[in-house]
Amino acid sequence: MNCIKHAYDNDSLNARGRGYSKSESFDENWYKMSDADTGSDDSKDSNTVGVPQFLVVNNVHMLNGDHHHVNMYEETVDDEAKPYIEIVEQPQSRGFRFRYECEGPSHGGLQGEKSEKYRKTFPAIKIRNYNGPSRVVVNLVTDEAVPRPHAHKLVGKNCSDGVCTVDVKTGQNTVTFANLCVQHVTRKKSAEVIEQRIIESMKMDKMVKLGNLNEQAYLSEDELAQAKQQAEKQAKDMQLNVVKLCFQAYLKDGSGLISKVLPSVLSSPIYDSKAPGANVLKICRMDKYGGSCKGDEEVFLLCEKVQKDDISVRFVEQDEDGNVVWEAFGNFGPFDVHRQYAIVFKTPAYKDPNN
Amino acid sequence: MNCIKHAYDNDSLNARGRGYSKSESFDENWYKMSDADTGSDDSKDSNTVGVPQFLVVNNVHMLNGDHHHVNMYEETVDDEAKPYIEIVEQPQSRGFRFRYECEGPSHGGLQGEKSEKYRKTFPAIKIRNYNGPSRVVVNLVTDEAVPRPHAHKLVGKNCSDGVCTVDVKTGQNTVTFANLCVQHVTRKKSAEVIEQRIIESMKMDKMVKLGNLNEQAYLSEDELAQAKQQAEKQAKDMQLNVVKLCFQAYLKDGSGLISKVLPSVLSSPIYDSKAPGANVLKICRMDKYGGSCKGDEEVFLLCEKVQKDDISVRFVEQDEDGNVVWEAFGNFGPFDVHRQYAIVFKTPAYKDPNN
DNA sequence: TTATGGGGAATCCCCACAG
DNA sequence: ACATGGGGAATCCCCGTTA
Repeated sequence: MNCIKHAYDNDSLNARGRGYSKSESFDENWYKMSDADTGSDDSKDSNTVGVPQFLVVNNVHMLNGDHHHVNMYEETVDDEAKPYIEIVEQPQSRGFRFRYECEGPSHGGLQGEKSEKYRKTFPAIKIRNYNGPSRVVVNLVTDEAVPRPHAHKLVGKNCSDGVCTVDVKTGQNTVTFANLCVQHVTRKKSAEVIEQRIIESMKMDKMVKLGNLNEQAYLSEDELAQAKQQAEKQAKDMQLNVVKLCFQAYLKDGSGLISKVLPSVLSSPIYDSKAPGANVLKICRMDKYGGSCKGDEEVFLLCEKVQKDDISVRFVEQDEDGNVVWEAFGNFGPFDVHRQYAIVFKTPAYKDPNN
Repeated sequence: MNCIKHAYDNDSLNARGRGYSKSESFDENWYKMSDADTGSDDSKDSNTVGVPQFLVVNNVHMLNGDHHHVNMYEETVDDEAKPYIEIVEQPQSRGFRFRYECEGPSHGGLQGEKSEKYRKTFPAIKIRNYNGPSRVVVNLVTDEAVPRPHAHKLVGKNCSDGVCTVDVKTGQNTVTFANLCVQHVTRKKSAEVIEQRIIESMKMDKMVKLGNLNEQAYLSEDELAQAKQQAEKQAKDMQLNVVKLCFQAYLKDGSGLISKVLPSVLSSPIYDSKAPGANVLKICRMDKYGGSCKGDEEVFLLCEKVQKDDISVRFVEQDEDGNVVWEAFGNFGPFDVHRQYAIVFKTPAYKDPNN
């Protein structure tokens, strides 16, 4: 006798070829700025994954208003427990939508990965082994082996110029980022944004070389042209559908001046939920939820937007411990994916078609 | 016993609330230009539907290069068979896609309503009761009781500046418009386009008033501002998803100069196939094609893009002569329309549930 | 290679509902 | 009236096919 042997559930719908990256953090050594690197190299050599030069330079720039000189070259050989940034809550990886500037503000902020409908959480970091005042800066970087500044902007609470800056008081050891939003810069405008960032970093680089961060540096026509060209190149193939948060912390000394820079820490990637393929996969409705163990039955499945060439329907059986004891895939081709919102497939046979 | 009683076919899927307009043509009297009307009035009084003033003025302007004076005021009381434009083939109403400028040229032209896959036809007109040379002009107008010039442009063969102009030789009594395309002007740019048209028509109006079509007229700041304001108003609620072709003909005398203007004739409306709701309704796939006469069976239907609030599924039975002997509607609500591409409905009972 | 057609991505707009 | 979330319209880009 045929019987309903396999149940279908939402988790059974899976996309092929998706890698869910885990969170990353950099080594805990003090960051040491290299004065030979303009941040414009294309080398993919990243045995020692480092913070991109651009980024730190930019941050120094932003802190410029403090009018004091940070000794970027300080070496610490201190082996004691060193301060470092820890991400205590990652941002949600999926389900958040990047909004365009034209969509206006206030469409809800980025939540934490543990967020629930009626118990919302938010991305948060903690500065370990340190209890004094600091300034925390968050900006967006690309999801690459060697991350670069991203064209998108952080907007929302405490944000300006695409960057989020929070001054942390003594004793406040956790920083929670409620209402952080990712503003989706259009592909067209992304070149401009990146160009600006490059120009600033090149200026800053000059200033660092001159050893004076308080005097404006100027770029030659040539350098400007180069910045533009480079920006256009970067903008052209920058992935606009994924960003990472880059957290940086500047520790303040007794007088409130910046004394140390902690190594940057990157969050796990955040995928734009509006982007094709980045959607949370979801089965909305099916015309049958059970059938013959022999398989080969046609099922109409209505789903959220999928990619006809990168989607499959997976049947799984798990034991009490959640181990997969059986799996098989629904049978269909790209042609059976209707307008990205429905799939017509044939059921696979159950492992024991007579059971 | 239950049996398959009603068949489903593509024609059974119908939208509510769609009016398919029939073709229209204006009265056959000679067109008489009113010199008091700038074409800018908003009156919806159209007992005698007339050609909008803008249009004709524009055409005169376009013909200006001929450097001769057309007597626009000629009255004919002639009762003999008068020349007139007849549309011998209407354009296809549905299934044609308006293309944006950015989409580049050559995506296929507007076809005739009788066009078939391997026997294509095109919109065509005939000038009746006349065999001499003429110039035929086609442009786009709105689908309103009082048509206005449309923001969209005609492009393709013989087109320039959004207008199609064909010189017709003696003896060629049919003009066929192969490769006419409608260029979709963006809502933003539509105001500019319309403003330009209004400015031209106002200039022309002045020139007409001055009785000299060969000398350029100038507008005051005030008039320009008024044109702009009016254009913005018109652009804001102009329907960009539908146009009509406006055919005009200028008969030439023995020396090749324009001697008479025939009354304009409008085609039936042409709906942009890419626009929501203007799609050809189509059932792509269903999970069952027959069922119980008692009805109340759930059917998953995959379709082309529909509007969840303006769609229904109709079951019909026709006799041999095509008369409807029974009809009923599938039962579903907007919530059952999945992302515009699928409908889950319950079948209605057949007229005789026991048969 | 262009002509023809079509799918869907990127951008933008606006609505419904909850607080 | 705003904060949040979401659907879909308007615009744009690009691909496979066929003539």
